[in-house]
Amino acid sequence: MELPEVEVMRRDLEKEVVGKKVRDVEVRPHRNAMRVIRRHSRRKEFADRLSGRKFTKIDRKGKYLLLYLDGGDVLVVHFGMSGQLLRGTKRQTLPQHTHVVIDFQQGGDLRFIDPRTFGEMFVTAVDQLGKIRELDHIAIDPLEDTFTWQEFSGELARRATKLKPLLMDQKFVSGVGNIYSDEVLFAAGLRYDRMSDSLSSQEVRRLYRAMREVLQDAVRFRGTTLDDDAYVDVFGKSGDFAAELKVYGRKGLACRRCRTPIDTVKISGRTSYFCPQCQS
DNA sequence: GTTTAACCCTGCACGC
DNA sequence: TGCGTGCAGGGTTAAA
Repeated sequence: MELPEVEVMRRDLEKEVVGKKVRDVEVRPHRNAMRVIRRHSRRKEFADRLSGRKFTKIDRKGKYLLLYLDGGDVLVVHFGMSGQLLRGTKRQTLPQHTHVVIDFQQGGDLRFIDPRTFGEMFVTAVDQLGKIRELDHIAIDPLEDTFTWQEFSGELARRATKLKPLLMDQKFVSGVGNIYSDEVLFAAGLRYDRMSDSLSSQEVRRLYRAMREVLQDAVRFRGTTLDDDAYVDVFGKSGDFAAELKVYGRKGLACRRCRTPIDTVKISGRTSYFCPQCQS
């Protein structure tokens, strides 16, 4: 799950849980539930910090969700690759790999489901957030107004590294992962292995514009739901951006712009999809 | 400073 | 049918 999916989740939760009070919290008994709340040593400690609290605000920092509570704590959620937050009711049986259930006083609950347990949840005091290294080093959000192309240009030139891994580096820009980095590079007409300090100012502008447009469009389409890993929103609904993807997952298929077959390459441990004709 | 690989985990596709 | 193998992915970390 990358920026657009987390942002859709944030907007949904803003409507769905802000103002609601937590009645109680269940951390499920299996071992992987403890993996999900790995920063806490016991289930009860995690549950007690949420119980009786009311959600006041939902923020996003890169791919992290921050659910603020009255009383000065914040629930931090990271989805890894297979994490989900789903609204439910007592009557609905818990899906497999449900690790945490947050029950609301007003009725209904919120479940955290994560088969691969790369995701996590933890509660911390708001004034301790700065001490969480993973959060602290997160770079500027490409959808923020403060993300200007001039600044972006300077950052690109300061590094000397291949574009694909750089776009996915959360210390460079936040929220971009494997899917959207490929889509952004295609939209910008740039190859995955172009060096960041080799771009002309026209290319920098193309990359900047592509980043914003692709991410904004993906939010508008409510995220990417692929066949194999099924991202769904808080209500269990799929996103529609998969049909809009230009290169990701389209190996061997004709490029939508020039009909050349889409190719893949392994770079920094990730599969990258690209059009050999349109990107240079 | 950059780059690579390993690690965590489960589900799924594949070949035999 | 059933097993083993390899791959997928986000992010950190250690090593090259």
